[in-house]
Amino acid sequence: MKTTSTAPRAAKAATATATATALKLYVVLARAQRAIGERTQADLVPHGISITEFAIMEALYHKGPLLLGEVQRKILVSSGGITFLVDKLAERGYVERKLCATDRRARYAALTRKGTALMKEIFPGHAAAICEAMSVLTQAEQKEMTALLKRLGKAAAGRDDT
Amino acid sequence: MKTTSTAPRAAKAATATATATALKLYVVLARAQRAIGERTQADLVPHGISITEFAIMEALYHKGPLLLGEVQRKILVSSGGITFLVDKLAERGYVERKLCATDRRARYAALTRKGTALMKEIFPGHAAAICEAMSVLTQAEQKEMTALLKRLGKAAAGRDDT
DNA sequence: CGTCTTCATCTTAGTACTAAGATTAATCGG
DNA sequence: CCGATTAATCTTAGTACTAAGATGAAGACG
Repeated sequence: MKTTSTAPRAAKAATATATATALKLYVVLARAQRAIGERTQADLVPHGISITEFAIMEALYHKGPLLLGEVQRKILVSSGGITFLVDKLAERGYVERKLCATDRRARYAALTRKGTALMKEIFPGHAAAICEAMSVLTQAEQKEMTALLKRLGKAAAGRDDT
Repeated sequence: MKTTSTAPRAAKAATATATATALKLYVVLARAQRAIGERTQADLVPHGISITEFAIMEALYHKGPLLLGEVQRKILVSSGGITFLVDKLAERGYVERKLCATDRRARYAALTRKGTALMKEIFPGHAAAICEAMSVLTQAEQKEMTALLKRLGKAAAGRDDT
């Protein structure tokens, strides 16, 4: 009798705790991401580059010229957004558009010499800042966390390919 | 001799790997946060509430009336932002401003009945969505990750109180 | 007590991006 | 081949928030 009368309450308490755990996890996840993002953004401010602009340049720096749609999907912005951002980077001389030989609708975005020079200048510092931010964790912790976050992110994005 | 000639290269390779690990961690962190955020935002869309507006209401729902500055610091928006957002919520009837008895400059934000009713309606779903998102991890994994992320976030935010 | 400094909130101008839609081109299917 | 559908990028109007600054009040200090 005592067992049955406490069981529903115990189950509710366990659910409330699990909920609190999950909610707390999301809060600290969002906070960590924001804090690290703000740190890396600080290095971009002197160059007048936004985080998203930097992400575009980073993608082009590491992958070479990409179709606008490819960049868009990599950095997760809207189609109008990629046009806007590439326009801005092009105005600054960091990026240029190139024709696609096989599809007349499409355009490649590519770093200019100036853009490449800027990336050569600021990327090492960016990488160092990220490294420093993550250095409160051991390499093993970083790797484990990467695996867990990957799982989280993929599930939340609706992709279940592990 | 062989040891000394490979050591500098080995050190560089280890650094490059550590860098890659850290960079990768940040990418998956940002991706996970974004994906979960987008999932929770989907539930707010029918109510015409932005994530930040929801965050304000959530804070008031759980903590009761708060000074505008307190809300601001809790949800990490600018001072102009809190004014703007509370204005909007007030227009919708979800939040009201109240005078502070001890400081004529200050204002409290409080949920209205309508606002409280809305939170009663949507918060359980929100909590469930977060729980579901986190459910790919065990409770133990969630707790461990919370601890690691807390460390990360605090260090990045320049607060070292563990 | 009076002056200077700091604080709490609001105002204003501006920006980064989105959603919705338009235009042109490519693909698909009968 | 042709019409319908889909795709790639651009255009436009709009929104959510920020940075900078203003205003009035409170606190600090000599």
